[in-house]
Amino acid sequence: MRIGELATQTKLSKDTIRFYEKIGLVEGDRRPNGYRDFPPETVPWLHYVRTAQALGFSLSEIGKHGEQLRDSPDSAAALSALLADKVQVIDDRMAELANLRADLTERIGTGCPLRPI
Amino acid sequence: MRIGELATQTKLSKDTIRFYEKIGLVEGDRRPNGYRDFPPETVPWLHYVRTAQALGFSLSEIGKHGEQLRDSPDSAAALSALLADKVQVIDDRMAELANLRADLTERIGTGCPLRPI
DNA sequence: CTTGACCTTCGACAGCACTCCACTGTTTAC
DNA sequence: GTAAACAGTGGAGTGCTGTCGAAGGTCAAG
Repeated sequence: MRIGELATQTKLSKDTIRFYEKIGLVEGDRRPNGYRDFPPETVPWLHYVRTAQALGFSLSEIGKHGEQLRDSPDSAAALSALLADKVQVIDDRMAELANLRADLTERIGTGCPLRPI
Repeated sequence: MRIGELATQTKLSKDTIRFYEKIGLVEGDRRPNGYRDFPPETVPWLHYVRTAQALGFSLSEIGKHGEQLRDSPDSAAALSALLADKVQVIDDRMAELANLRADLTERIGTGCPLRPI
C-alpha cells in the first residue's frame, strides 16, 4: 500500500509516516517509480505504536521493542517472553498509578490537599 | 527557603526550578540580595506538579490548574476537585493499560505476536 | 581578606516528535 | 496533452522541557 492510503487508514500524516520510516520505526519496499510500498501489517503495527506511545513509551523505546521482536529467531517462546516483559512493565505502571490514586484520594479526604501528608 | 534547599527537597535541579519560575509554574519572593525565597508549600506544590506531569499533563496545563487555584475562594475545595479529576485520569489510564495488557496477552497466545490480530 | 559555597542573569544548545515548505517526478482522468 | 492528485527529496522551523556554561554578585568561616 502506498503512503497515502496508509496515512488514511492510520490517521497519521504522510510526513509522520516518512518520519517514522526515517527513524526506523516502519519499513517498506520501494516501487520502481520510487514510491513507498508498505505491507498491510504496517497498519496494526502503527496502531500498536500509537497505543504504546500514548502509554508513555518513547519512539526509540518502541523501535527497540519492534527490533527485538523482528530479530528474534522464530522461537515463539522468545517473542512471547518479550511481550510478557511488556505486560510486566504494564503491571508495574498500573501499580504505580494505583499508588498515586491512593495518595490523591487520601489528600482529598484531608482538608488541606497540598500539604505534605 | 532558597533555591538550593528547594532543589534538594524536591529532587529537581535548580535550573528546572528557575525554568518553572520563568514559565510561571512556581512563584517566590526575592530577598534584598536578589536571591529567590520560596514559601514552604512550594515543596508539595512541586510534588503535585510532578505527579500531574507523570499523568500526561503539560506544564502549561498544570500552570492553568495553579491559576484556577489562586482564583478560587476555597482553595482546599478547589484542589480537592482537581485531585478528584486526576483520580479520574488515573482510572482512564489504568483502563487503557488493561486494554494493552489484554492485547499483548492475546498476542502471546497466538504465537505471532506482531502480526495483525 | 581570601576561599568556597551559594546565588544571579543571559543566551545557547539539546532531544523529542513532529510539521511545513519548495521544488520535482509520476499516474490517472478527461 | 494538460490538470489533478499523488508521490519523492532535503532542509528549515516549531513547541516542549529542560540543561549547560560563562561571567559575575553575596555571604560565612578561617
